[in-house]
Amino acid sequence: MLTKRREQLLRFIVDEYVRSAQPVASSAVVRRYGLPVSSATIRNEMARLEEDGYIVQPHTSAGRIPSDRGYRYYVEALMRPQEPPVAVQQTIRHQFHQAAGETAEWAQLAAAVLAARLSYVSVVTAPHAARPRLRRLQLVSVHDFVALLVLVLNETLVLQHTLTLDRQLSQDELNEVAARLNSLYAGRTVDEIRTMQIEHLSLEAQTVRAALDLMESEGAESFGEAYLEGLREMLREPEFAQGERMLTLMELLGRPNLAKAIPLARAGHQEVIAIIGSEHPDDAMQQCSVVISRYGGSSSLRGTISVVGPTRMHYPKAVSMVRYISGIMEELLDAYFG
Amino acid sequence: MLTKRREQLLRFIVDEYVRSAQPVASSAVVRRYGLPVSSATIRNEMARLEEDGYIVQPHTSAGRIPSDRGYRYYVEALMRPQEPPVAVQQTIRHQFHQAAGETAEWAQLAAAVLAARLSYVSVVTAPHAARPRLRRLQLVSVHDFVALLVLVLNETLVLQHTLTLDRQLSQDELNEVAARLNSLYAGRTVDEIRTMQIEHLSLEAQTVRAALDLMESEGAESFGEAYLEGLREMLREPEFAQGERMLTLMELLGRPNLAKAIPLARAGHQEVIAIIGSEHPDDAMQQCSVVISRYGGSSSLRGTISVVGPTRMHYPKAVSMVRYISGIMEELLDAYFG
DNA sequence: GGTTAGCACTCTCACCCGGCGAGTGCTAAT
DNA sequence: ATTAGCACTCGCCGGGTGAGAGTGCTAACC
Repeated sequence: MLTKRREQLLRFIVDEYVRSAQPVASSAVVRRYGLPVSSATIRNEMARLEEDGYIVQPHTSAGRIPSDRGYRYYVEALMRPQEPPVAVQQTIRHQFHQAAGETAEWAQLAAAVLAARLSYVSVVTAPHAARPRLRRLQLVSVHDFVALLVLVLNETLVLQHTLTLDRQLSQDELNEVAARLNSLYAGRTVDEIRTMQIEHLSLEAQTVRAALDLMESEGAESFGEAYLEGLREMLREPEFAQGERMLTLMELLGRPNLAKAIPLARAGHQEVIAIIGSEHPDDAMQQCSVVISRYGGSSSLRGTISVVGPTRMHYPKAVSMVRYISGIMEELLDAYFG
Repeated sequence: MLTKRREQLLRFIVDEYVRSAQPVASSAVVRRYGLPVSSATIRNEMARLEEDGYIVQPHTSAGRIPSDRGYRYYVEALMRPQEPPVAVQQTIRHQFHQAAGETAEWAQLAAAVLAARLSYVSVVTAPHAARPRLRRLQLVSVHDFVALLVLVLNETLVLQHTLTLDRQLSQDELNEVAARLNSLYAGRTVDEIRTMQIEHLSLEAQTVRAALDLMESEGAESFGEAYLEGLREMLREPEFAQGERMLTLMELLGRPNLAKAIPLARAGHQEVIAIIGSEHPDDAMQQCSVVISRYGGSSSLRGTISVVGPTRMHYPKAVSMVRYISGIMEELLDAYFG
């Protein structure tokens, strides 16, 4: 447990370092925050904080910077996540009001808003149903032996797949097939359809097989489409100025690695958590922090909202923005699918 | 017009510089290509090539590097675009064979293959119809007052939009509306639908309006979804090692700027063109070259295949790969929609 | 006239050096 | 417990230097 004064000092150091990206000197703290003590006293306190592992010196004769442990303490006990100002809230709500409709658009917008407000990378995964349910399917004739299968799943996820047919079929014939399959399967999940064991003609069988494959591969994904924004802004931060860091980061945020970089599973519902630097399992993320939250607990749709930045991140802003946007997504889901 | 020997020398310089990314010294040429002349002779020839603007010196006492004009001459007259080796062709065909079906998948695959074979950025725009035609529409009930409109256009483009309804409607009622609209409008273009002037009930009118908007905004796009691959690989090239260059490049390849960076319009059908460094209208692209081709002349679908790299690009490989992949896309389009 | 050996010249790069400034840790006095 | 004072450490910056690479030029040669 830290003394009151040491806590305050730690807060100053974090705030100051986040602001300036420079190691914080004892004298700077005194000057900037108008403390009624001398720099020597601060130095003593700093030495203690360093002993306990909350701050570190990049080298002798430099100021201090927070360690990951220091950030953790700050996030846990020191910072006060300020709600976004009312004006900002209004602007954001307005933006979301415009884009009524597509869940993908919501996610994209959320990512854009987040990236614009903080200048870190925002990653928003679109609402996604873990066990998708078939709403309706349709077959559309494309060409002699080619038809397009369109699947509408819960809630508004649309998938498509091209089928190569054995024989030529008119649109009317395709409609009949689709109608029959809809009457059988609409409203059901993969598992239900699979256990129904119905005899089908060749085209029907082919369609069902394709539909099941699509639904299955969709359900197997642990999250929906990820929208990523603000990479350019973040790469301007001094800690990423060297090309090498940029590359590893870009590597990491690509689709195949995304799940590793951002522990989506750890995101609690309506609760914002932070993973700081060395707390990441993945080595490449040691220099980064992630602030993440899940939205959509009530409906069957889930998604995540997260921000990836340097450990030297403005946690109060990040946490409060993620929380706020997460709340908006929640509301939208309720309004449309609740 | 260059003498035979000077042409050969220019070719050596380009080849060597592309390989090594280092200015090419007179002695290096002699050594590496076993010429029967001394380095002094080469120096004389180099001086002439420089006078004529085909090569430049980064500074006195460095070797020569090709100027944009030099590259242009090389591309036009010197290089021999080698077909990809048969083994590579087979591998690639095999990969495309797997992914039969979605045009978007083709494009994505094309981008991936291109990026893997060359290590530059590949940009492939998906097949896209300039004047889209409605194939079929569908209305799916989502929730009390929410329905999903799904549009299938030529050839397999699927669009969706969420409608907020005035009153609650069953799926059956929605089906009826969709059936009626399909019988009226299926197979027609935006313009045709617009001139038909049919009286509609409120839901029908709303649906038609939304459908027209969707089709229109799709047709207004000058190209389809762009798939981009290989940014990471390219950023390893020495010319992009500094963070600044990376950033401008990333900026440029983002969706809003893409059309500016890559002159899609200039791409000829079944013909591969290169735009080299200073030939770009946009300043930010002065350091880059683009190799580009259009595919899909015969069907109503069009798309482009391109590679963006440093001016120090391996043009023979780039041109031949772009040409080859472009041909494959052409074949696929013919096979499915011809 | 084209080619070549020889050589002086230029320019970059990597390295070292020393001074400066920032900031600390320690000590002794309060 | 606090603080003034001071010696010490370390990164950064500018200049200087030497090695190396490669050229352009000149004069000789075929």
